[in-house]
Amino acid sequence: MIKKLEEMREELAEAKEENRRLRESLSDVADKYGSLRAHFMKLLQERGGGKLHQAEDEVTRRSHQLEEEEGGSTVARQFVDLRPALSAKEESHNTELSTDDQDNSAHTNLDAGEMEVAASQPKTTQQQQPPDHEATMKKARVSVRARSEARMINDGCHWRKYGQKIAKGNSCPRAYYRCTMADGCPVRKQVQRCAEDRSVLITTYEGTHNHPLPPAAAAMARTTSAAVSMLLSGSTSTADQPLLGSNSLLAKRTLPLSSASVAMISSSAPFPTISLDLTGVPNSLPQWRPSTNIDPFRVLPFSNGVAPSLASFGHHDQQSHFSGLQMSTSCLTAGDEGGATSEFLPMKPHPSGPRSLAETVSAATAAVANDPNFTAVLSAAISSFMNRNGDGRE
DNA sequence: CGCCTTTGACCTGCGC
DNA sequence: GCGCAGGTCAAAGGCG
Repeated sequence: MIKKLEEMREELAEAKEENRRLRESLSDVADKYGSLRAHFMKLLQERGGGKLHQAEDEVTRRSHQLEEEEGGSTVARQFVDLRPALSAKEESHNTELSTDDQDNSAHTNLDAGEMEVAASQPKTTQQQQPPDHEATMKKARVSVRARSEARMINDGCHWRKYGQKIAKGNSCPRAYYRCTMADGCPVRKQVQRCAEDRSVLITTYEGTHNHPLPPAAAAMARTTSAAVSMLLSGSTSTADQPLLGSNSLLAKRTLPLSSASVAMISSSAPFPTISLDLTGVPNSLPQWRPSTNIDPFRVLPFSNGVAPSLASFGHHDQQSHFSGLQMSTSCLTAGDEGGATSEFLPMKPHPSGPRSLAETVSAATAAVANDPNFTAVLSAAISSFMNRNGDGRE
């Protein structure tokens, strides 16, 4: 009994330590984000002129509004500051593009910025969307990797298991859960252990809740919904990109946050999936990982020495494909053409060699500018994870 | 008794 | 058309 208590105490100490590390990381990200944002706004001012001031004011106003509604943390506040300003018309238009029920009451739980992400896409691109785009959105998913011995992550919602399967390529069974907090809630999740590291639990969310959520669940829901919106923004801008090879269904975007870490997002037809790594790698940040439509649980690798702590994952057969996406600010090579594109293609050596720091920063800010909701997603996910750690491990 | 998990069957989409 | 794989259904049984 005493031994067990001691074990529990040790686990608690470990959890606290991990929590502390994550907070430090988050603080570091916030700092670096602040400087990046400052640079971004400076560039915008240089390029755009007065309208951007209005946009910035509007963004700030909305952010503060969100804070009041959600009681967001200081860091989260910093993260959401990049949200775009939108007209009411655009917002209403894009509500139609959100996942699942259009009259979904869960949208009241989700911050307005999530609707704004879709709205931030140029109208021309939206008009080019294929007719089944809405259906695609319903399939958009967010995958969260977290280290846990528990059967599944406690995200605050009530889930009912409705199926289990052994997926190809992973001997661990995949469990299917449906949200039971309200009748007809369309949200589903899949839980599976990572084949390579069974201590890692991979949870994939799909859909939007149609009911009010408890705070703990709200954070995760924000992550899901916002990430779905972010996927929309990616797919709309990349759907017709001829540069994507015929065998490349992935549309990828990376969002450099610091010299040692990169946030990633990708979409893949027909199930665009964002993977968020919360496995608590020391001195690293949560990582957005692209997944394939073949198996949304499959972990794609990060590689190379840019972020050594992340290099231990993955399938080597795809390593080269994504290695270029894992880049520091000194080797960022995509997303800067035209300043607005966020398309990150499978990496090829840049013909002109390493770019200047100015170009790199420009590319980075362009990427962030094109993914205004990324920060909100990231902060929601991190806060969710921290809440979990703060409550003690499962 | 209600809710949940388990598990085999079934459905569907996709590639060949 | 066929086979495969992912996803879902629903009956049966367990548990509090």
